[in-house]
Amino acid sequence: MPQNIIMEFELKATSSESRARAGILSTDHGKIETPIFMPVGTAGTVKGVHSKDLKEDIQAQIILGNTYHLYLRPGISVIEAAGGLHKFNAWDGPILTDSGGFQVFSLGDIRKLSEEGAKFQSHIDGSYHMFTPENVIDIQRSIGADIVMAFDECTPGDADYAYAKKSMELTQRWLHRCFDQFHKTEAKYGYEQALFPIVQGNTYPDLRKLAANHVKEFNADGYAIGGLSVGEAEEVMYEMVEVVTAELPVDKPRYLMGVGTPKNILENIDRGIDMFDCVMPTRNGRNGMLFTSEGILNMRNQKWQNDHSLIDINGASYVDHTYTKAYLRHLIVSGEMLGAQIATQHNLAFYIWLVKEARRRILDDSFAAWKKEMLIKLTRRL
RNA sequence: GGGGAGAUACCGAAGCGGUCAAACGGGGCAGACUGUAAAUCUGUUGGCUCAGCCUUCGUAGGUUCGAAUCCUGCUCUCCCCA
Repeated sequence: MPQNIIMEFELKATSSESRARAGILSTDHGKIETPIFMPVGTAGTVKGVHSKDLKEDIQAQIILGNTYHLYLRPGISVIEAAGGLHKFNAWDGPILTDSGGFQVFSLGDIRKLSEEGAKFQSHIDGSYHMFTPENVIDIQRSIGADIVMAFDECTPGDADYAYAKKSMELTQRWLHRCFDQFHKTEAKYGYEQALFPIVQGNTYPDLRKLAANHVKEFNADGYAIGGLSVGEAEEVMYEMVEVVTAELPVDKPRYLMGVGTPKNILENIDRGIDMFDCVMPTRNGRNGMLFTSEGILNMRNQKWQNDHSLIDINGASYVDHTYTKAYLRHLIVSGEMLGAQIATQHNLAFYIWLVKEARRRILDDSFAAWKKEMLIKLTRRL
């Protein structure tokens, strides 16, 4: 079943020493320069950040939303009445919505899986709901993200082979239903949407390879790798990414879901990944952890109490050059909401800077050396 | 002046003869966080030559095999009445 190309992906350069690539993905809400990091905005908000700062200061090119969360609250009728998520949350750049597959995993104890789909209880009020590949596509049509994700099952990192295989096959059958529904329906708000399949297979190379070859048949506009960074060893994640990117078409973007640390991002760019998302810069920022080009800081540590230097002299955000470490520590230790906002803004600006710099290095083919130098700094505890 | 209550670790506050280095909360310190049920969660918080020992429950004595816990003096705090 060939799919019409909805989103152009232009490959601009590939590293001479690895699979790292730089490209441009075009959506109706703008172009995305890859590799890219996508801030996570689960409930229709990148927590604590105004869309103006997201765009102008952080320079995010695309953000995420979540089907499960938006479906439960505010509810799809509200999003439709608003004219789609872009209108609702005042973000006019590209949006990608996750399908709720991850919630099937993370809310594991309040859901029940069947061939039909996933029956689950709302974490908000305990009410019962059913997600199927079909209604998840419908909901994502209503939310109106530029990129929508297939409904999958995300298995825990320690799943045994039999379960991993069974689960992968369920995800594959669901994928057919997702594309059927996707082709039966159309975008609601006058711009195109693309559907990305998700490669599962847990930590088993043969399953990953089968899954990668299976998703290729759909000739999608991009391909995602899911079910990683869910408890398996870091080296295993890299191995799985290598197995999968070796199989996926080179002329389409690859999205590694839910990853990761700054180190994970550089390592996976090196292995041919183009798109990333992760809650780490936002959540860890709210919890007082800062990622910088010189290393990792726990802002709650006493050592910053009287450090009146700027947050990050190399930082990409205005917050880095406006506030001091001592002040930010005070805000975070005091539980002041501005502390969480500043830390989040810093971390997101850093993540975006990191992938932008990686892109620049891929374009001039100095990525390998730069990555090696950066890895030493990025993992340092300050 | 008379009557009453109380003083516990950084703060608040339990404990009222042994199982108390002392519950619980706050604060402090540290750690975790990877397609967000997270502005959350966990650990730790007298000292040391650390599976043991030493010092500690206002202070000075006393009773007891044994006291934060019982008795006496002292110091201080709070409340009520004049």
